[in-house]
Amino acid sequence: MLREFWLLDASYDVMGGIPEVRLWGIDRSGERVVVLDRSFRPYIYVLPDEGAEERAAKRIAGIGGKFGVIGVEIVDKKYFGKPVKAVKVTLMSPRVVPQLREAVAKLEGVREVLEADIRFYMRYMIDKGVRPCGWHSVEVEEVPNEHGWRVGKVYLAKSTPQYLGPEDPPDLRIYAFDIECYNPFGEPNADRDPIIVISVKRGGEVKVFTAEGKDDKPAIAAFIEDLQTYDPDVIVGYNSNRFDWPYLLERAKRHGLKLDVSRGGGEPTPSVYGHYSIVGRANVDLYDFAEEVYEVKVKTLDNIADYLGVKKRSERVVIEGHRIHEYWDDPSKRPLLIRYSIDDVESTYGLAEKFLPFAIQLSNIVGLPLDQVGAASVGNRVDWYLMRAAFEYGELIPNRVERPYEPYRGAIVLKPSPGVHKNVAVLDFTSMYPSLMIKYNVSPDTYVPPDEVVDDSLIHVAPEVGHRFRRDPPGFYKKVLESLLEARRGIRVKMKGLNPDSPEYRLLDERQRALKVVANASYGYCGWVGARWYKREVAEATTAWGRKTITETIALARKLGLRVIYGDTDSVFVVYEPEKVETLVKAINEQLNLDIKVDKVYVKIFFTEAKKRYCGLLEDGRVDVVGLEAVRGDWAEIAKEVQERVIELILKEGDVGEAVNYVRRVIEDLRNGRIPFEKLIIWKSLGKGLDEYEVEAAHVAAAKRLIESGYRVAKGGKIGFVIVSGSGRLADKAVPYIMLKSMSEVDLDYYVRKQVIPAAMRVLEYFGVKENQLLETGQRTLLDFFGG
DNA sequence: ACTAGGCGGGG
DNA sequence: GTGTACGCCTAGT
Repeated sequence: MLREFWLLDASYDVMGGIPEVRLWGIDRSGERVVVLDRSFRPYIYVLPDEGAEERAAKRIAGIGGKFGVIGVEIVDKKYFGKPVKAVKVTLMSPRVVPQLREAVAKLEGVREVLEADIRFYMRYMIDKGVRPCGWHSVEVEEVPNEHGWRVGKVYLAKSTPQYLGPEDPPDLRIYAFDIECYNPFGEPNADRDPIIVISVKRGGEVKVFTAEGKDDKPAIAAFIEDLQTYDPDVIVGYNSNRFDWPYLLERAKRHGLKLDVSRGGGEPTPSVYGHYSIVGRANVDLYDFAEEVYEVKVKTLDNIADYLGVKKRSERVVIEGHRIHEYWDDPSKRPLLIRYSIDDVESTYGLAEKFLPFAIQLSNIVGLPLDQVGAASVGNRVDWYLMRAAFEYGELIPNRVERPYEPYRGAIVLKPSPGVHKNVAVLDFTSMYPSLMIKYNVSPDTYVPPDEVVDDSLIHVAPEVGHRFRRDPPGFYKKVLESLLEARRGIRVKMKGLNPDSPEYRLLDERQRALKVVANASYGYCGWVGARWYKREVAEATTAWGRKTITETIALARKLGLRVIYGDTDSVFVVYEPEKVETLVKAINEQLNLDIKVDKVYVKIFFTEAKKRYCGLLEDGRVDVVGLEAVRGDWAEIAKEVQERVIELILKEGDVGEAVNYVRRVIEDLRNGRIPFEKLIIWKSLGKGLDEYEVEAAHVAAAKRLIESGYRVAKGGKIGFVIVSGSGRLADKAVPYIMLKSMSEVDLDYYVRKQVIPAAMRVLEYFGVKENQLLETGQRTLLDFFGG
């Protein structure tokens, strides 16, 4: 019989010597199913010395018996665009591939072993054109559910699943969870500290499981049972891969409980990209997607939920992490802790509604299962996208190789003309790097090495760096990027005919975003030494063409009589004269065959002498701040707030005197202890391990103090500290904010002189304000200000 | 007075 | 573990 299913997760096992791919999904009637495919066998490619294919094949066949090899054939493939003969070696068991790979690599006449590092179910999906988060139809036969898997039907595939598309996804059962742990010693430790609250939300319902005193066994058992009963398709948490799952697993183990929450029977297992795999379901850590919300500096759950409008911070219980145990020990405070946990799980559920539609499209496009695509880095996502493309083009997939880092030149940034400018248009190239890669056919497989003689008419030569690329045939990157941009264009056309409130529209919008994300990541990817399709010359040539493009654009703008104020990478800021700008846009289109458009118009824009730092007032009254302290995460909130207000007063009101008065008032408030201490916290990330630092910076010293007090501090973590009074280096005065005993310890003078004043002066100095004017007390009138 | 280390945000 | 360019702070000499 023919069945249609939507693919949620893939796994495999070897049953009686036969590999079995398991496709976990949902059928058209909403039943949860698994489709088993026993027809596929693993294989690798061997690239022999040229002309030695037959001999290599014989040698491989000779040792094949030991590895369960069932096929050795010579096939025609391409490797970096060049036709090659490769030996395809097929075997029975995916588990033997690593050994086979090693043995074959040692054989005489073998240049390279390829595609031996692709996980079996990924290999299957690529070869069969099967895509996660999409519908497939397949001829099946129902078989008994021998293993007691948590599905309605077990099917054995009788044909290759046919991919149908991503439209009309099924209603997914989503299960959000969050745990709170007892933490009297700072960071909770699973060997010692119990879980005190587990909150879950599924459908519209919230449930809370609590420990009995310090005994968390009943809560964990109840959680396991609840999860099994609800039988979710997607399990979401916030930082669950790095905290909740390992903690739960450890606690369950101590109690002799099995955290048996998968559909295939088994616990969550640590898997690729640092995620936990839960067979048959998608375990999605929403923190992975929150990381890409650049507007939020400190990515706590409450901050992200607040920013995205999921749950206002003001309308929820906020408890400082290190105080959680106090709320457990004090029975009168417990209800607050419960409420806090519920607010967290509701926020998590809300985030799932925001992020999952995008995650689903990204998974479908990139080809990584839903639970991996978020955890995978940008580079890995592009890698998998390209591996699918390579398969379609008959290209062999290059191995990952460790290479030394090779720096190369990047983009051009113009020196801005400082001060206030009125009516400034920002012209932006659309997808400049992908467009240039397409235009000049920049790709590892079109690259012509310096020693090769080729007629000039057949190549593009990159400016400055001189790298050469063949004009024809289209290279790997060109083909991939063209199809990405084309798919995106097609979707945007489709969207025009749809109601923006319809689910179809939302799906397409998320899909075009995902396509854009992959296309825009490809330049960075090609210059990443870890990329399978890495080629320094490709990245270097692309930026060189970028520099030429922007330089020519500026020259053209000036020739047309436009005043150029600033430019960076792929954007040019000009004093807005609509007719001239229109002429420029057309000329760029015709002469360079690239798209440039007016991205925004600033009524007023202010530049300091520094590059990459400015602020501007948009036509709709919004203020853009770029690069300045107000938008940086490593300044105290009070400094950012002051600068933001100063910018507003200057750009919107044009009132320098009021800006000065405002700063004075803040300084006075600060000195009188009227500024809440949260606004004095400075956040900085730990870029490396604590022992790797050459100099003792303030945040490093603060992190060491945290460790001494029993907190765990990891590489990449954010350290929040305040500066306290005392002598010596700043580092000697940096105290983690959670260890501050009293507000009276704070060095208010530091905040005045090193935070508020510099942030304000960054802007005000261009208006003739002197630092000591900010330090004077009392309010002044505008007249006083300009008079004295 | 100077350089180097470190970090963040942005095109 | 996608890229480079840039500014600015502080430590350290």
